[in-house]
Amino acid sequence: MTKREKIIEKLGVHIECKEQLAPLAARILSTLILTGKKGITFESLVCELGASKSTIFTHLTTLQAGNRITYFTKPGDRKKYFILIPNMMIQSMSEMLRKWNNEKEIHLEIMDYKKEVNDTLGEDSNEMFDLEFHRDYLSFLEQASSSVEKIQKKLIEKFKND
Amino acid sequence: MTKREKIIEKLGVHIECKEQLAPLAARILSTLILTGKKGITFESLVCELGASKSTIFTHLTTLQAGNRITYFTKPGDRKKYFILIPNMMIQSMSEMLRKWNNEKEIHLEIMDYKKEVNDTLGEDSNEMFDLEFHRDYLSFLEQASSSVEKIQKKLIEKFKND
DNA sequence: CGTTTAGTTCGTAATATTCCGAACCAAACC
DNA sequence: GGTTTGGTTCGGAATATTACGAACTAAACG
Repeated sequence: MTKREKIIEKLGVHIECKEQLAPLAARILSTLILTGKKGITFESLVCELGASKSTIFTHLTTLQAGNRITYFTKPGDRKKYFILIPNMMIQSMSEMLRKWNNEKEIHLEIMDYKKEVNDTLGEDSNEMFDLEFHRDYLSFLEQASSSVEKIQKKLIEKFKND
Repeated sequence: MTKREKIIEKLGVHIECKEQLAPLAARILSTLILTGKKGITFESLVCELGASKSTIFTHLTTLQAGNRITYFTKPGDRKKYFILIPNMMIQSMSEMLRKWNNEKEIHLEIMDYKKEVNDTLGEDSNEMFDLEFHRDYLSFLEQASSSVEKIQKKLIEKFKND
């Protein structure tokens, strides 16, 4: 195994697990990260990842549909050169924020529910719900979100100057 | 479907997806979050989630092994009362930080590899790797980590006063 | 117009995940 | 000491995921 292959596998496993992708989809992303802006062709992927054309095709299609990758072409060259979407970092931060917002909403919903139930219970019933966990969680999500938002804004600024 | 059932399902789906757990494992966690500190028994879980004893058992076992849940008992009562591990928030932040650190290391490794390759290339070869993506990613991870670390420290302080 | 290149489609084999039922066990109850 | 309670084990069915191969197509080449 070459150093390149080792990195593709290691990063592949990481992506597979983190992004919940099929092993080969993850290896494709991994390869694109390692290949960088010069892009990589369909055929090279088939060859480098040792998978069938149909498998590579399927995963390239779903990765494009999921707005994770794209491609460019060269004049007088029928091949497609696949690359990560250019604003990948910003996108993945947005994704992160979206998930955290979803979590916030669920916890708010649960707190509402628990408050409602508490109200129907006698003053110091031992059935009373404790809301501290949810309050802590919400506070965490808010702080983490605002921190990531700040980082994201800086990045967006940086990309404007291009 | 009662309001409680609706929340269990909704939170369950969320946990299943976020934590990569089997549907029923996620529903168990979901139920424990909703039930809170008073805990819930094996039998109640079987009944409330409409799953078999063996399934509930298997998932309770793996969730305990994964340090996600625990239980307490009551004098003169053979039943186990399952609850989330008490310092759940702190643990899940640690988990988050651990993953981010892993990502940092991989990106550092890739940067090393790319620098090495760049050195073997002619001055302005178009094959040269661009390291900006990795630099941005590392910077993001560092900022996000330090922000989460701060929040975590505050929480640890808070829990000491118990 | 036949051939090569660069994909594309689809049915299915291989594998992995998830859950279940039936049988089992140990402690407590009667 | 038989029965109930509360759980535990294990083999396998049902389902979902992942990758493959063979056949196909459309554009370009010669």
